[in-house]
Amino acid sequence: MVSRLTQRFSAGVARESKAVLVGEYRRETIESAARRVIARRGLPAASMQAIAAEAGVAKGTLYLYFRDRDDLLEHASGRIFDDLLARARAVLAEPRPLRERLTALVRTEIEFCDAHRDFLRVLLAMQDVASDARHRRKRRHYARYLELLAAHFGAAARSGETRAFPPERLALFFAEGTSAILRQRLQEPGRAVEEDAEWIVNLLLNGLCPRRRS
Amino acid sequence: MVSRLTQRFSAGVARESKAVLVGEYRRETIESAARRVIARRGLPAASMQAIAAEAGVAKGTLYLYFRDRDDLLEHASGRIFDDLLARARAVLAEPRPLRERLTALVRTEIEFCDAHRDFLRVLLAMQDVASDARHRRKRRHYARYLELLAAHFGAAARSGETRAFPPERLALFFAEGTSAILRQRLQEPGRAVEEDAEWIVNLLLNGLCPRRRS
Amino acid sequence: MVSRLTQRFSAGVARESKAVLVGEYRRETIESAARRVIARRGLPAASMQAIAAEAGVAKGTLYLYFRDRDDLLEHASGRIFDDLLARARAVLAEPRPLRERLTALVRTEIEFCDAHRDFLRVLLAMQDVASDARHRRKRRHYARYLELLAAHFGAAARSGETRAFPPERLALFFAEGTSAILRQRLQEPGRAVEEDAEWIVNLLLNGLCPRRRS
Amino acid sequence: MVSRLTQRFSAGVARESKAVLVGEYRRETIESAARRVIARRGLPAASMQAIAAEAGVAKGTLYLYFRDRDDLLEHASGRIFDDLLARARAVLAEPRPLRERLTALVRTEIEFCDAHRDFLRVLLAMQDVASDARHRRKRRHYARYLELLAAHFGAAARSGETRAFPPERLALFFAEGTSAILRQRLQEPGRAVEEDAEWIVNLLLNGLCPRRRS
DNA sequence: TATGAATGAGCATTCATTCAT
DNA sequence: TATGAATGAATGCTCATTCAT
Repeated sequence: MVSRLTQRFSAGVARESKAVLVGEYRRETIESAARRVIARRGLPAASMQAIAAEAGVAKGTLYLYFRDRDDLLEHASGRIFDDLLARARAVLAEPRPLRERLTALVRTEIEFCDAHRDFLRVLLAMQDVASDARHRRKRRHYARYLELLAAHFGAAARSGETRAFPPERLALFFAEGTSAILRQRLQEPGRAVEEDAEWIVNLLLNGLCPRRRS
Repeated sequence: MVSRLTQRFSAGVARESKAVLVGEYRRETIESAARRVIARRGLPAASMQAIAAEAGVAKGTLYLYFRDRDDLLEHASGRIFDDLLARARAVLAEPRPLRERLTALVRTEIEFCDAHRDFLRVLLAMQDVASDARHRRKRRHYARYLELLAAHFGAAARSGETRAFPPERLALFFAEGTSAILRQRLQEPGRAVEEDAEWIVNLLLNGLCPRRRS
Repeated sequence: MVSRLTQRFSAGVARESKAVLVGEYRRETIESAARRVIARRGLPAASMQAIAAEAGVAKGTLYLYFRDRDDLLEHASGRIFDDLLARARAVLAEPRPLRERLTALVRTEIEFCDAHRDFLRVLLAMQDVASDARHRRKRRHYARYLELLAAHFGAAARSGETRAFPPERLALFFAEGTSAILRQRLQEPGRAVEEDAEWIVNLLLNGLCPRRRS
Repeated sequence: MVSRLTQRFSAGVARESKAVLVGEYRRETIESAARRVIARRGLPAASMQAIAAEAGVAKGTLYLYFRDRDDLLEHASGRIFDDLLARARAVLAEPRPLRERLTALVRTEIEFCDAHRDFLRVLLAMQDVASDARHRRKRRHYARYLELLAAHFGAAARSGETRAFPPERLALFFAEGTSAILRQRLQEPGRAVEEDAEWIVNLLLNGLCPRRRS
C-alpha cells in the first residue's frame, strides 16, 4: 500500500513538475516567438495570429499561458529585461573605480543589446504605448533599472567619487542617452563595442570641456 | 462707382481671407486635439474617431483638412516641431560662449515643452521605429533637429571650444538625455526651469568627476 | 399707371420665364455633366462631388435642381432616352415594308448610340441597380420603348406581315439582343453601321436556316 | 495495437474530411446568401454586412472563407456558372440536329434558371461593365459561355446547317435575347418551359417572315 | 491541454445630404 | 439662388478574444 501510495505520489509530483516544466517551456517558446515577431514587423503588426504562427501553436493556446495580448507582450520584454538588470547589478557591485564600473556597464549593455537586437526593438516598440494609462505596468522593468542607476550615482556622489547631481535625473539622462546610442547601433552593425563604451563614459565623467591643466 | 467696386473687392478679399482664417483655425484645432489624444493614449490608440471627438467635430471633417491619418499625425507633430527647430537655431546662432548657448538651448527646450506638454508626448510617440517604410517620413523632423545639434558640436570641437567626440552620436546622446528629463518634468509640474538647465549643461561640459585642481 | 403695371407685369413674366430658362439650362448642364462622369468613371464612381465639379457648380446646387442622387441620375438618362424613343416612333410610323422599318430602326439605334457613346454606358450602368426595388422607376423609360416595339410586332403579326410570336417577349428578345450588339460596338469603334443593321434584321426576319427553295 | 492505430488514423481522416465538408458547407451557405442579396438588392448594395446577415454569420466569418468582397462575389456567381456551362457543353455535344440541340440548350437554361432564380439576377448584376480593370475577372465566366456558343454557331454555318452570320455577334445576340426572356420569367412564375424554348428556337431558325412556299 | 472557427467591436475612409451663410 | 463646410451613417476589412470540440 505504502509503496503504491508513494509511487502515486511520486508519479504525481513528477508529472506535476514535468507539467510545470513543459508549461515553462511553452511560455518561453511563445515569448521568444513574440520577440522575433515584434523585432521583424513592429509592435502594431505583432498580432496574436502572427505570434501563434511563429511559435507553432494555435491562437487559442496563447491565452492558456497569458491573460491577453498585453500580458504576453509585457512578459516577452520583461523576462529578458530581468536578465539585463541582473547583469547590470553584478557589474556595478564590483569593487573597482567608478570609471571602470561605468565602462563595464555600458559595455555590458552594448553587448547585451547587440546579442539581443530583437529585444532592443521590443523595448523601443514598447515606448509607443508607454504613456497610455492602461499600460503603465509596462514601465516597471525600466523603472527598476533606473532605480539601480540612481542609487549607484547617489552613492558615488556621497562617497566623493563624483560631484553631486540629482541622482534620479542623472540616471535617466544617462540611461536614455545611452539607449539612444544603442538604438543607433542597430542601423550600423559591426561597429566596435569599445569605441562607443569609451566615449560615453569619457563624456560622462569629464565632460566636453578640455581640462584646464592636468 | 469706385467706392462700390472697392467695397465689393474689399468684401471679397475679406470674406476669402476670413474663410482661410477659419480653415487655419480648424486645422489648428484638429492638430491640437490630435496632440492631446496622442499624449493621453499613445500613438496607436489615437484613432480618427478619438481625435474627432476630442476636437468636437465629426469624423468626416478630419478628412476635409488632412489627406489621411498619416497626414494628420505628421502635421500634428510637424508644425510645432518646426517652431522648436527655429528657436533652437536662433539660440545656437548667437555669438556667446558655448556654455551659455547650450544653457539657453536647454532652457528654450524646457520652456517650450512646459508650454506644450502634449507635444512632448507626441514627440515620444513619434520615435516609433517601425521598420515600416510608410512612416519613415515621421522621423524627418527629429532628424533635422539632430543635424542642427551635430553640426554645432562638430564646429565647437573644430574651433577648440570642446574636446572631440563623434558629433552625430554626441548630438543623439544629448538630445535623448535631455528629452528624457523633459519628459520627467511632465510628472512633476512647477519645477524651476533654471535648475534643470544648469545641471544638464554643467554635466555635459564638465562631467561627473570633480576637477582635480582649479 | 397702366403702363407701369404692364411694365412690371411684363418684366415679371420676362424675369420669370428667363428664370425658368436659366433653370432649364442649369438642369441640362448638370444632367450632361452627370452623363459624362458616368461614361468616364462608371456609375458607382459618379459621386455628387464629381458631377458638381464636372458641371462647374457647387455640390449643394445639385440639390436645388434634383431631389437626390437617384433623381439626378434618372433624369440624366431619361431625357436622352426620350429622344431615342421619339426617333424610334417616327421610324416605325413610316409607311414602308417591315424589313425596311426594322432596318431603319436598328440603324437609328446604332447611329444614336454611336453618337452618344456616353449614353450607352449610362444605360448599361443603370442596369446595375435595375433589380433593386427602390429603383424600379428607372425602368420606366425602357419599358415605354419595349411597349412601342411590342405594339409594332403585334400589329405586324395581325396584318399577316409576320408569323405570330408573343409580342412582348419578342420585343424584349429583339431589344436586348440588339442592345448587346450596340454595347459590343463600344469596344470596337469605327465599325460600319450598315453591316450590323443588316444581319440583325436578316436574322430576325429569315432566321438561321437556309431557305429551302426561293 | 493495429486496431488502435487504424482507429486513430480513421478518426483523423474522418475528422479532417468532416472539417473540409463543414468548410465547404459554409462556403456554399455564404455564396448562396450572397446570391440572394445580390438578387434582392443589386450588386452595389450587396455589402459584406448584408451578406453576413443573410447567411446568419458574423461579418468577420466571411473573410475566413473568401479573400475579400470581390473574391466572394466572383465565387458566388462563378461556381454556379461553371455548372451551367458544363450542362450547356453537354447538350450541344449531342449528335442531334441543330434545332433539337438549340431547343435543348434553351430548355436547359430555362430549367436551370428557374431552379436558381437568384443566379439569373446575379448574372445580370455581373454584366457590370465598369471599365474598372479590377473587375475584368468577373466577365470571364460569361465570356466562356459566349465562346462556346460562337464556336457552335460557327461550326453550324461551316457545315451548311445554317446560313453564315458573324458568329461572336450572333452568339451575343442570342445569349442576351434569351437571357432577357429568362429574366422576364422571374416576374411570372409557373410559366411552362416548353413554350418559351420553342418560340425562341423557332424564331432563331426560321425568322419572323412566313415561309413563302414550303 | 490544445485547437481554430467564429465573433463583433473597432478601424480608416467615403460620400450623399443638410444648412448657415 | 448658390455655396461648400460639416455631418454621420455606411463600407470593406482586421484582429483580440472566446468557446465548442
